[in-house]
Amino acid sequence: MGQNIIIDEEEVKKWNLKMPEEMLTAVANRFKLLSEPMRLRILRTLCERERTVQEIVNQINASQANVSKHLALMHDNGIVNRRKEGLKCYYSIADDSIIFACYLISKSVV
Amino acid sequence: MGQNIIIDEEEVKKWNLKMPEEMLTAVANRFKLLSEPMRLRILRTLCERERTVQEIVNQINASQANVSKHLALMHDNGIVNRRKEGLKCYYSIADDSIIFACYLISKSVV
DNA sequence: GATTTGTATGAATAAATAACTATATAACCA
DNA sequence: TGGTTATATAGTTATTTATTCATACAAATC
Repeated sequence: MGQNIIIDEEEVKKWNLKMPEEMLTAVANRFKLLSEPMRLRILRTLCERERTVQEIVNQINASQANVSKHLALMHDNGIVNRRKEGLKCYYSIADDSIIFACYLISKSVV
Repeated sequence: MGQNIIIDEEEVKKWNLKMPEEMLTAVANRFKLLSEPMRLRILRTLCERERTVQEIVNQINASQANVSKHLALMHDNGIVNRRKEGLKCYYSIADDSIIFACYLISKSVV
């Protein structure tokens, strides 16, 4: 089921050159969301499957309040989906391009 | 000359799941560098060709001191190259994966 | 040496925000 | 209604950092 993405270097540079100011700030904001280790830890656990807040709290070393705030922020920005089921709240990754970006960057920082 | 990159979604998710803590914080730091509009503006001008500090200052709306500081930070983190030629100092993009990441994210925030 | 030009840096300020504590809401159950 | 569980939010603090102003450094020219 794996979706493939193909990127051509020259086309990418041309695209970036023409990027309007509005989109540039939107990209910066998206990068800012990804610049917190705690949020990356949360996203890492969500790569496997959707999870409740408590499941995430148990996996990473953080308080419930902190995880909840990070999830709220990411949900407001369309990075994660929210699904309520009784008392529990399930979160999942909404935007796969973010995972691709993490992959690209991780390969380059090694 | 355009280098191609191919990404498979499932492989990427598995990779991210296994990302060790050390790499995760390195990725977060890289994203933080990309989270400032001013730095993205600088990188955008460098997509065309290498430029001197003054050329960049003229292109974007920023002070010389500010541009110089952003360039120093990016150079310290291996994002841009530096080449001195007399009085002038030429900067260029050192890590193309950053440009790919900008491209991916820009496509998703539209 | 003195001056000019291009770039870097130090100090100060202001703004953003991650994390914590405590509390609130909301859904379920007895 | 009262109690319990899961999640969200308000207020506070501490840290980080982008920007500005002023100045320092470095290389070229006179």
